[in-house]
Order: sequence, then C-alpha cells, then structure tokens
Amino acid sequence: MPRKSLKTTVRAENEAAILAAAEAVFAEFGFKGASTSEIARRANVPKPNLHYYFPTKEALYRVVLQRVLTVWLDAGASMDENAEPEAALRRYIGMKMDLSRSMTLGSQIWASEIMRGAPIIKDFLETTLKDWVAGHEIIVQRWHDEGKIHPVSAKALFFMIWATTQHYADFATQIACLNAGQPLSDAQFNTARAQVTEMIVRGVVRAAG
Amino acid sequence: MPRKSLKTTVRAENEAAILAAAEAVFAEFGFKGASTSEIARRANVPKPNLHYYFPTKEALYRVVLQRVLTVWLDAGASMDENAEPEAALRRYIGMKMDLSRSMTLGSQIWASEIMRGAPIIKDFLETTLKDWVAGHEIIVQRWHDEGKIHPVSAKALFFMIWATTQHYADFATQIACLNAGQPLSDAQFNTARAQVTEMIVRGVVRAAG
DNA sequence: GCATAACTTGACCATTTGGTCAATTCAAGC
DNA sequence: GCTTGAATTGACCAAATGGTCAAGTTATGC
Repeated sequence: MPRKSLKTTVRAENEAAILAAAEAVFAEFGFKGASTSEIARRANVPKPNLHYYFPTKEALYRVVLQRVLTVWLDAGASMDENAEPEAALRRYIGMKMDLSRSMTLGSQIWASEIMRGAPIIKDFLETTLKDWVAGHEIIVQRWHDEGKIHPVSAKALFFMIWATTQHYADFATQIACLNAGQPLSDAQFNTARAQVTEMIVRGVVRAAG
Repeated sequence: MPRKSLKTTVRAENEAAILAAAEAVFAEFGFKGASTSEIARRANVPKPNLHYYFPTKEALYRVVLQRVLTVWLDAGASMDENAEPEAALRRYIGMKMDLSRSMTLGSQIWASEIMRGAPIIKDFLETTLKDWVAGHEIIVQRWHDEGKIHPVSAKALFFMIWATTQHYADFATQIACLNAGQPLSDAQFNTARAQVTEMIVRGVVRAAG
C-alpha cells in the first residue's frame, strides 16, 4: 500500500519527529540541560526508540547542528563573486534575515554551541567556515580596491551582518517583550528587514558618484 | 588584625569566589546544565557552604544576572539627551564594545537566558528595559525630526548596536577560530571597535551639510 | 507461511543532580 | 574563658539523568 517501503517511511517520519523535538529542547535548555527523555516525550516516542535512531544525545545534537549549518552555507553561496557590492549585500542580508525567521531555533542552538566554546563543531569552524570567510574576504578586498566600499575589514563586515540578522532569531524573546509581548508580525519583520539592510548598506557601500 | 570585621571579609570573599565560579559555569553550561557541585568545586568551597551563601541555584543565577544588568544599564545612561547624535552614538557604541570585552561571560549568560525564553528576568525586560527603550526612542525620534539621522526606528537602531557589540562577547569562540585560534589582541579589538563605530555611525547619521 | 530484518517498549541501572542535616570549628565581645 | 552567632563540612537523600537490555511486535522478501 505505501508508495515507498514502509521501513523507509517509518524511519523518515520518526527521525523527523525526533529532530523537531530535539530542536525545541536543545534551544530551550542547551546541550547539557536538554534531556533525552524530554525529547522523546515531545516526539511521542519511547526513549529506547529514540536511542534506536540516534545512538547518543551528542549524535542527535550533532545532526541538528549539521542541518543548521547546511542551510546557512547554502545562503552564504548567494553572495555572487561578480555582483556589485550593494546588490550582493542586499541579497545576502535579506536571505540571512529570512533564515532568522524560518530557522529561529536552529540559530539559537548554534549561538548556544558557540557560547559554550563550540566543543562539538569546532572542527567545522576551523575548516568550512574559515574557508568561506577566506574566500569572501577576497571579494570584499576587491570591492575596496575598486573604491566601491568604505575601508572596513571583511570580518568586521560579516560579523556585523551575522550579529544583526541573527539577533532577530536569538533575541526573539527580548524583541517580543519590547513589542507589547507579541512576536514581530510579518509586516513588522519586513520593516526591520528593510531597515537593517539600509543601515548596513549605507554604513559600508560608498555613495555612487 | 583585620580592618573590617572578619565576618564581613570572609563573607565578601566567599561570595565573590562563588559568583566568579558561577559566571564561568553558567556561561559554559547554561542554567539547567550548570551544576552547583561544579560551581562549588571551582570556587574551592564545599557544596553546603555554597548553599549557605546562596540558598538555591536559581538565587545564585539571579544575582549573577542582576550584576550584569546593573553594569549595562549604567552604560546606557551615557547616551546624553542633549548630545549630537554622532557623538552620543560613538560614545555609547564604544562603551558597549568595552563591556563586551570586560564582561564577556556575563554577556553570554544574558544571551543564554534570553534564548531560553527569559524565564528568570522576564519581569526586568518588561519594566526596566522597556522604560529605557521608551525613553531613548524619544531621543532618536527628535534626531530624526531635526534631520540629523536617516529614517530608522529606534528599536532597529538599538538592536543593531546591541547585536553587533555583544557579538564580540557572545561569539568570541567563533571570532577566535577565525583569528588563527587566538582571541583578539588589544590592538585587533580596538580596530574592530573603531570599525564597528564607523559603520554604524555612517549607516545612521546623516552627513553634515 | 516462514525466516529475517526493522522496529517497539517496559523495566532496569549506575551516576549525577539540587538540596539537607547535624555536628563541628571559629572568632568576637564581654 | 565563656557565650553566642557566623562559618564549615562529611555524610546523606530523593529525583532525574543518559543509556541498556531482552523480550516483544511488526512487515518484507522469498
């Protein structure tokens, strides 16, 4: 009856449920504070079943982080090497803002992992992320050599973009508190998205002329 | 022999040692993941002694956060109501950057608390922080009415300042990884401090003329 | 229909957790 | 020097933790 083998379907569904529950629990309690029982409970799965799909808490945590990383890297590839700085920055900042809205929990888990010293993903920081930054430093440098942007190190620029965009995910609670207790509406978020873009572009891109 | 009563001295020293250890452990493991035994161990104090000074883990955590808040609010008072926007922003951004360097662990604990939904400090967000923002929104609005800054909401501006400055504390591990594994030197940090200031000022303050 | 592999689950375990207790040491004031 | 209150601490506890096990139940391929 099932289109695919039932085995495959069951596995995919259970893994998805566990991963979704794990995201919420890891985001709320951090790695050490998250309990596998709580994750299993929210996924509607007995705990031994969770360990059947993910051998240890750390393995499950790693998968959650890995998925976040994949999405972020794909967005990073949107900074076209040949685009003008203003267009490239607008595009990248917009995508990062959108990811803060669609992947809030993942962003928080990432921040939490970095803050405790990145024990699980340090190797990724030292390889994939480092390579990405090195590659894009060249682009920023060329923009500067061509007089298209103000003198600013690529790292300082990327840190500001990452910090500001991810702030809308990581500090969503604080932002909601300052918004009458309500999370930003779509309209409010789009306004913020536009203002963030304008501020950063103005701060970095040299006025044409 | 002791200048002050020994009682007072001992209490102050023990509380200081416990608070310092608590900062490190809370920053590394989060509230739920932090263990009072570990805090006591790092403070060189038996666990019952820790509970003699701070009745529960939550009380200790609250004191740690309270101290962070106090320092941050004091810095916030530096935005003079009568100053020109550029000077006021330069001063405020500079102070926030300095706090990210001198109070790194505290900034991380704050971020961690916000990310898990701010259960302990939500009341503060809704009162003190909200009041601070409301008061400073007026200042930013006047700057805008006077044509001194670009049209941008005060919240979007403050979020960008908070996000960017605190990023240098909260993501110190990631920044170090991208700096050959070494934390930023004083010189590197001062460069970052200046570039952050320039980017934000350019992004917000209207060019004189 | 049966063998095999995928999946499920109640019961269990050693370790760690936040917190307690009662007994003790210490120092200050008289 | 003795009383009083502050400070210290080893031993302990119930609850929760990550993870295991062995006995089950499905479903698939032949």
